[in-house]
Amino acid sequence: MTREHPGNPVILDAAARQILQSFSEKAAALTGPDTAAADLANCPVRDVLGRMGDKWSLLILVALSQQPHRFSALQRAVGDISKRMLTQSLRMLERDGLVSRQVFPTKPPSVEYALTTLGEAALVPVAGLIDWAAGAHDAIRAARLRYDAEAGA
Amino acid sequence: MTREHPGNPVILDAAARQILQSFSEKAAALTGPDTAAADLANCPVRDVLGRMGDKWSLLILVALSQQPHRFSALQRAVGDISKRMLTQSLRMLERDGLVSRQVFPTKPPSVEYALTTLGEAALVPVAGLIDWAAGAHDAIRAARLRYDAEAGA
DNA sequence: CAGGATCCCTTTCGATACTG
DNA sequence: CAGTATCGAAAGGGATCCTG
Repeated sequence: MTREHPGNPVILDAAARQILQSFSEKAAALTGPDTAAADLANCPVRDVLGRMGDKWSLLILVALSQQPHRFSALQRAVGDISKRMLTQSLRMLERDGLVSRQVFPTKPPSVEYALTTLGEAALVPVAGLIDWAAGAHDAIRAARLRYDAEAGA
Repeated sequence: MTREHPGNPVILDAAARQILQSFSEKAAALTGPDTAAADLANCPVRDVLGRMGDKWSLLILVALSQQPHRFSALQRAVGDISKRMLTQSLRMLERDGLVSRQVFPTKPPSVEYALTTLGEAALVPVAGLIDWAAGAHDAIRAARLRYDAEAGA
């Protein structure tokens, strides 16, 4: 699969290789389910992944995984998100059915955001990605140092 | 965890709930490993996820999962990526050690891109995300229709 | 408290043209 | 073939002010 590229010892285990094989179908799903591949932007996988890939959605979902949060509490939990982006991201997550919004008509009003079942289910595959990212970070940082050193020379 | 929010029947299975519990640690990793959370942008998980989340990297990795590709072949495989973005994305993936680049000094020159072992490993968690996205797409589309209908009313 | 509205800067990205 | 360089359009996103 990777031929004789340098620095590629191929040490993946059998289970991983199994998964890699299944990508022939996944690749098809990414380039469009239909024959002509006319509308790549509207491909199911790409538009769902686009939402998870934006700057804030994932962080918000993880913050909500702990417990429901009110607006301000959520802003503090995420850390460096502006009110503008928090509102906007929450609207999109609510629209996609991943987050529920419940208003308590107190004075002053308070609004509680929580994960829906769909939102919780989304976090399951996300957990795998986060684990990988945490584990691979050292290798990636090392690779960057190597690359940048060569570029500077 | 989700309290009594409407439309949230909580039907996740035990394995999924188990994973959700583990997010207390993951949430900490996202908001920064250090106490003050001074540098959220430099958090390991966030910067690795940022790379997977950009518009093209994931598509390129999936395309390469089939086999090594030359530049033009890769552009055709992804579909609607410009040369500019393909070059730029490949440089970043190479820098991060996920993709290897090998030049064959023929005339005209040809360049072959392939996954590294690190790149192949990255696709394992990605596969889980793609599977989820494919499965959840119907529910998400339905949620959007519902949301947009209410907004229009 | 929970936002909506506006302004404006920055980054992203595609199209085009050019090079070894 | 495999890029690089430049330009302009568009989207992303922060800061600030205003409201119920």
